[in-house]
Amino acid sequence: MNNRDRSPSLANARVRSAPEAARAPLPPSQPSLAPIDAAPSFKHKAYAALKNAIVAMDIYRSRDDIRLDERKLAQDFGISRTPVREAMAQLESEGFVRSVPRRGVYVVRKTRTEVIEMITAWAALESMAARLVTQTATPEQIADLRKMFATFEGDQVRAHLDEYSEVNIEFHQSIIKLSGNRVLIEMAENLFTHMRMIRRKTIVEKDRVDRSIRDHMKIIEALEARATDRAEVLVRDHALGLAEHVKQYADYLD
Amino acid sequence: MNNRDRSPSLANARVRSAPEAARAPLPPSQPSLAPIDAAPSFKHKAYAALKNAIVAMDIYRSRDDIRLDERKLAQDFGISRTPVREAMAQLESEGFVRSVPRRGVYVVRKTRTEVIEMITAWAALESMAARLVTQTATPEQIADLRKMFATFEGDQVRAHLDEYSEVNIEFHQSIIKLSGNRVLIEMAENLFTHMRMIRRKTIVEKDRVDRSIRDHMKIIEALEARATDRAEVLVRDHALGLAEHVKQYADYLD
DNA sequence: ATGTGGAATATTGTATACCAGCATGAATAA
DNA sequence: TTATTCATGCTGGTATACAATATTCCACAT
Repeated sequence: MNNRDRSPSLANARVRSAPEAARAPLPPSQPSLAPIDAAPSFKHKAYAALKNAIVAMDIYRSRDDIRLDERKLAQDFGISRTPVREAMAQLESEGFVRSVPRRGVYVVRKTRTEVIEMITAWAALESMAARLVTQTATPEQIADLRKMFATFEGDQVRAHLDEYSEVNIEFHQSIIKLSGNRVLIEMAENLFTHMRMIRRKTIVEKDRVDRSIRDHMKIIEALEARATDRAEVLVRDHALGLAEHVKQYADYLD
Repeated sequence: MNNRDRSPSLANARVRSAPEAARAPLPPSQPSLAPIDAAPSFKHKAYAALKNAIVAMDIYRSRDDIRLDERKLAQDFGISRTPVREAMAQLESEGFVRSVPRRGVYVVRKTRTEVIEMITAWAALESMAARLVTQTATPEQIADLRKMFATFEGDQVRAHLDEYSEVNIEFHQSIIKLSGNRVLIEMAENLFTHMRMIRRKTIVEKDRVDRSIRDHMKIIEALEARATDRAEVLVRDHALGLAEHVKQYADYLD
């Protein structure tokens, strides 16, 4: 009683030449011959285009419902509804849009509670990532983290609060990437994308930025010292501090 | 220069009567008139059916590639390819299948490295969840955790190693659910589903089960004592211990 | 003025048809 | 026997047509 017997429609298990090409890394001998997939399907293109559009939209500026028209989008992209729908479905599973049957597809605005939950999840992922970084990252990789703040010394910060916000996110994303754990990386990617959308609405005060930079430096020092537990605590508390800040002052949400 | 100007096809922002019906709870005055959703679309049905089938398939028994035939499945379900494809796409984004262009859709087998990464991510999520539980859960909720092991005292364990494995997963899932953080819950759900698939192949030894139960009891005690940091450490180390075990002894993967 | 009915409209959900590309294997040549 | 060519078939990707249903708005009766 193997799989074939039980579910004849499902399991057509055969010993085939496995789809190596798609999974295997490059053969070391070949000089990077064909790393290209060369096949970004319409679905992927539509997905990327839509995601970029949504992220760039500053959706928290207004409270009006923002609807996405499948057919219009398909027309504008010059493709059919099918790949657009597939892209929409993926965006929905990632929490960016919400499809209401026979109503339309709407861009999702996160509530304050949801934002806090996302930040908390991010704290969980990044604090674990910090642990891993202290155990596996090279000194050079950790050193690169410092460079990110080289341009933000002293009063530079006040002049470029906006840019700092992006560097801030990149810093945290870098830590997670340095962990080398693909599951962590992928999970965090969605969270960070959402955070980038809210960032514009988050009032950045000079005090918080100063404190933020100090926190970051302490984190880097802990990573360099390979202090696993200390790095974890610092990263976690830094993120949870932001969550608390949102909880108290982010009235503009909801 | 607002959104409407820049991307006329994207943002048809209008002030509409928001889709209340789908979001709002029942009006307290009405006696639960129409709570029915009544519309599990074919897409959702196909998704559920496929996911159940995949989870129940014991895919790690053999090494043969398992291919899913869109057309055949559609025929067996009595529906068209479209909803089947949509279900497949979602399963792919969740890491259960992998679609290779012009080759077919294959069920994914996680490598040992990937399993370790998943367990590590799980450790991150659950240890944060444990912190939250110590801060927000009611005593009754924590007490329910104890009941899960009521049937597994003494030598009961040896006789029902298989069932214990499921209770084990449910215990950890319960902790995450008790956190009340929907983001954590959703992220962990996928991980647990994958773990359930691998569970069958994981050799459960008596010693490890005994130690596991002891760990669980310590975790429950920490939660009851509202010892935030201690609960976090216990949960994290418990999960990472499993990761280490897989790293050393799970040769059957890859 | 207001409430009601219903047709027109607009939307997603689903089915079907078509397409392009790769794998396969038979046919053929060496 | 072995290597090579090439036609065929099967695959997922895409386009399009159709179905079902919620919404909207206007005519019309009250």
